[in-house]
Amino acid sequence: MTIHHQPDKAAPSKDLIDAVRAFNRFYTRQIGLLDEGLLKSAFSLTEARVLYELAHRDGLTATDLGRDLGLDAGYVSRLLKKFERLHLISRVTLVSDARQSSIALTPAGRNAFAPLNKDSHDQVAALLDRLPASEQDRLVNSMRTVQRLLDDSGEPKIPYLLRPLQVGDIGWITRRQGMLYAQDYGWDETYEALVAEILANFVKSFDPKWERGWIAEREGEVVGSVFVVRKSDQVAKLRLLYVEPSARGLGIGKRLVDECIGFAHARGYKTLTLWTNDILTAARHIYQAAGFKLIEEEPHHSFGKDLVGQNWDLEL
Amino acid sequence: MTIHHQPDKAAPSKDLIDAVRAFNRFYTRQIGLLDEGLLKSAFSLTEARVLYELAHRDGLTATDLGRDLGLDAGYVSRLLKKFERLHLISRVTLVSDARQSSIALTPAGRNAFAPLNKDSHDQVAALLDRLPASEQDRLVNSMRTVQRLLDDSGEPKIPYLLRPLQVGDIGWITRRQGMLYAQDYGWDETYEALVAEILANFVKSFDPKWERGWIAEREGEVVGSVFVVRKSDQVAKLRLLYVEPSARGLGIGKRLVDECIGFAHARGYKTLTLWTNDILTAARHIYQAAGFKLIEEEPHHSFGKDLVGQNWDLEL
DNA sequence: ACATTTACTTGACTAAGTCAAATATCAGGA
DNA sequence: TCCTGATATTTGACTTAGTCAAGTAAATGT
Repeated sequence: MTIHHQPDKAAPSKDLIDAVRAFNRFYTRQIGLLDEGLLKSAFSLTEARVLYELAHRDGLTATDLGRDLGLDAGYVSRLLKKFERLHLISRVTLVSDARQSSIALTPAGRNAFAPLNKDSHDQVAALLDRLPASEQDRLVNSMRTVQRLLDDSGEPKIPYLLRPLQVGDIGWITRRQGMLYAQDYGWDETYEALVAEILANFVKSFDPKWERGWIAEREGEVVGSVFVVRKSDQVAKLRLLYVEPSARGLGIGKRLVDECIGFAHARGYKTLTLWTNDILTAARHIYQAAGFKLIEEEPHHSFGKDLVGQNWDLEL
Repeated sequence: MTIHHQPDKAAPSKDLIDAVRAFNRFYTRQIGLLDEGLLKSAFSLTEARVLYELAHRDGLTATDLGRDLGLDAGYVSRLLKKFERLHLISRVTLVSDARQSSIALTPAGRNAFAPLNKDSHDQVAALLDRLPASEQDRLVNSMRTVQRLLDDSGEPKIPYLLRPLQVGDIGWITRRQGMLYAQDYGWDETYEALVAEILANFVKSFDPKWERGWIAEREGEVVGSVFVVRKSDQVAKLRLLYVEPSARGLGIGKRLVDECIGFAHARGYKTLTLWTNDILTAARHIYQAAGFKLIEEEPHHSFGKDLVGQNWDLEL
């Protein structure tokens, strides 16, 4: 199996752009509705946002607030002056820079913020409560996805992690491999069926001493996988290596293959073998770099295409 | 296989609420950033929103605009007066109600809106362009999910539709069934493997004349499925009936079974048989209602549980 | 040391939005 | 038919929220 090229970068389609714009309009209204509830308080919406930031983060400066909330510096200055007059905040000039000061809510400030916070919390709770639990999860997952994709504040701390198989994985891997190869190479549904069959057999006859699977996960999502199965006492087979297009370039493919080799070695196998197709060049590079040698090639007709299958072996 | 009860409704957890609130704060800022770009124009943000609505929907009244955009009636009135003064809109008093009028953009109005629209379009295009194509899709899918879940403006026009199998389905069905039965009944990963195996065989030995699968789709998402496979000239077997918890109560389960029966009948089978487990009560009700008779029961140990398997037959 | 930049403040201003009262019309019932 | 209460829109009077530019003081780079 294989690793693909970086996906092509065409101009985003009009459909996608329109969908994003529709969402923006929708959410503008949604936020407006939620904010209405907060308008009964003594604070304006922006004041409430500032209080929220102050309540949840320490050591903020006026500049931080303006930048993070997208506010004019003069406006922030006045807001803070008002809060100070009401004894809701205290400012301590920074030793590192006498122009700035670290702003913190006073106990009175926390008291003033508490009802705002509760209102907002209750309002969101009411919103969620209209949905069944399973849909609440879907909503929050989708929100997290949107936020993560749009928020380019750096890469995740942990680029990815490897874990063993769990329920749901084999279906997911089947689906993603089926779709990827259909999209990139035009393979038909028999490839997806083959993946399903391989994984079904893997689970059915799983022997933890001799076999293993690795799932690469990134931000809670499966982004790659690989399996080692026993062919004989001497020979292990690497199967179903794949990495999501969105997670390529992180070295996940190489890492997965290395894990397989390490495992096969530790278990005393003499040979690690694998079958792939010649068109899957990115995967081939990984195999070659890991020391696999091409043993034989043979044309075959599978998955609706004429292909050239390859067997590669690594002597351990 | 089976259909489950409506999911329980507990108070939303604090984690979920906090995640939604975090998203709201994030998106408030996000919208603020996008809107900044539009502020260079001669129109305010709200004016631009009004123009957008007018450009995309016909026959709006002032009240419609105020309601849909969450604006004060007096403010809308003034905005419209300004637009009228600039000859951007025309108003035609409704024959049905002389107080209201239908508002439409004039050609000049469309001209004025065009650059705004283009700026907004380009800005979103630029936003999307930072992401690889696969992530653009994920972003938009997630946005659509959020929008659909929060927008309670009635049920979808088409509650669901049935379609044949396509690439990606068998993995998805495998995953969802595996996860549902693990969650609801504690079945282990061997059940997911069984689903994968059944579906792999279905595809591998698929005979369109004698066999068929149906996927129930709702708003672009798979919410159920069922398969009929050939056991002999005389006997067809119904397999893997399932309906997503979020789509229950729409009669999808019954509809899927009816399709199976109709197909089996049309193909000249004499018997439609199926295997299920006694704990799957919702499914049993559907089978009974469709005329299936319980033929035999036997205890078995599978999927990490002690279960009672049942064979049901329907004479056609 | 000097020029430039950054953090914040302040005065002067305007756009954006709110609120309440007024007017015209409609819908339904006595 | 007229009356009552509601709805759609308008208008005047007002407040709030936010902008812009100029200024001060401290920090940073050269």
